Amino acid sequence: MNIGRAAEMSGVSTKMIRYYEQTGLIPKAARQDSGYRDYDAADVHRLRFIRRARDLGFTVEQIGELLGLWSDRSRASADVKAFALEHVERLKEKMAEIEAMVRTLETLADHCHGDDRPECPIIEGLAEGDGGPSDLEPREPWRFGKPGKRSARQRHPEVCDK
Amino acid sequence: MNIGRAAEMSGVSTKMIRYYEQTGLIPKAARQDSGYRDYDAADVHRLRFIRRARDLGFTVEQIGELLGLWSDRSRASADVKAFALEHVERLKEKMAEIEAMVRTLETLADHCHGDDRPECPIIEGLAEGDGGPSDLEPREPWRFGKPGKRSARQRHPEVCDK
DNA sequence: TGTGGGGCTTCCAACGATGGGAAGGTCAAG
DNA sequence: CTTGACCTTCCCATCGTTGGAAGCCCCACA
Repeated sequence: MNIGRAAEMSGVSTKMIRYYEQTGLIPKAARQDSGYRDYDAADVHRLRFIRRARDLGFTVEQIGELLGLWSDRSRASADVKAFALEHVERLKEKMAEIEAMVRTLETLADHCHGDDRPECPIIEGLAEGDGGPSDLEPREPWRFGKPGKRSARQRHPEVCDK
Repeated sequence: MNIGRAAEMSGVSTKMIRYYEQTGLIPKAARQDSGYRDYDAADVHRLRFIRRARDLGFTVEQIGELLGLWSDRSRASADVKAFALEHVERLKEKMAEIEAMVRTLETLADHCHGDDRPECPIIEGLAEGDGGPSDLEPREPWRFGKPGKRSARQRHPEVCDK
């Protein structure tokens, strides 16, 4: 089976299939005489696994671990469960961050008349903030999984000018 | 004021300040005789504005628009409000996507004994899916704003092997 | 048998926001 | 004058994904 067909059947683009192969997430595909990559049902099965894991927000690295868990017939289901629930925690943290943004924005928007006049508490909120130390919650650029690397955000020590 | 001080006072890293200048989000900073960038209180004010907007999940591009709205004294507060609420909608969409992931994962985890035995509904769920056409919701790689560009995800037409 | 078009190959670049680091200039305190 | 902290520019890496270019392969149709 050509890569295009495998892509069609797995829901993973040809680009990504080659990328996954290149990065070692999946083994190097067999080759036809033509040099074309050759896939069988098991390969497609694995690709579908990968796509579903991606759809659940796992990083490629995590998917590598999941594939390992998948093929390890002796591993305990507890290991998988722990892995999954750890990821759920990450997802919930992200949700909470976004929710905080939404809450702040909606609060600001509630105070905004939204008419023809120029004065706007939303812009003012951005311009003035509340001056507090944490101001608005620190925000990480949102990698899906990847918990570590909580970069020490530079904190403005106190509000002084000049 | 040197860039380091401006970074400290605004909560924006020196790296990002230079980046924002380079990409045109902020005007080119004045220079001291030494060639060092020179910032005043107004610059820091703008940087704090930017940081708060980032903290609320706006992309740099959107922040550019927000800066425009900020400095446009004739614009209606309704414009700002619409802009903000549009962003809130995007955020809520993202939240819903993540929530769907969480729900799926927790459902799978609920069915997993989590003991020493190897059989695990979580892995099986990834391996088999439900076979349905939408399977698990299509997932976009999560850019913060940037609504457009909903890439036509390749759909696996039906599940056939070989 | 020739040709066209589509699929395949590899390689390179871009996105967005951020951090890391090298190589070298500047400044202030000791 | 030296030292160390700061600044400058430049390039590279991240992560997942898409896009494109240049060139080969294969099949169908005339």
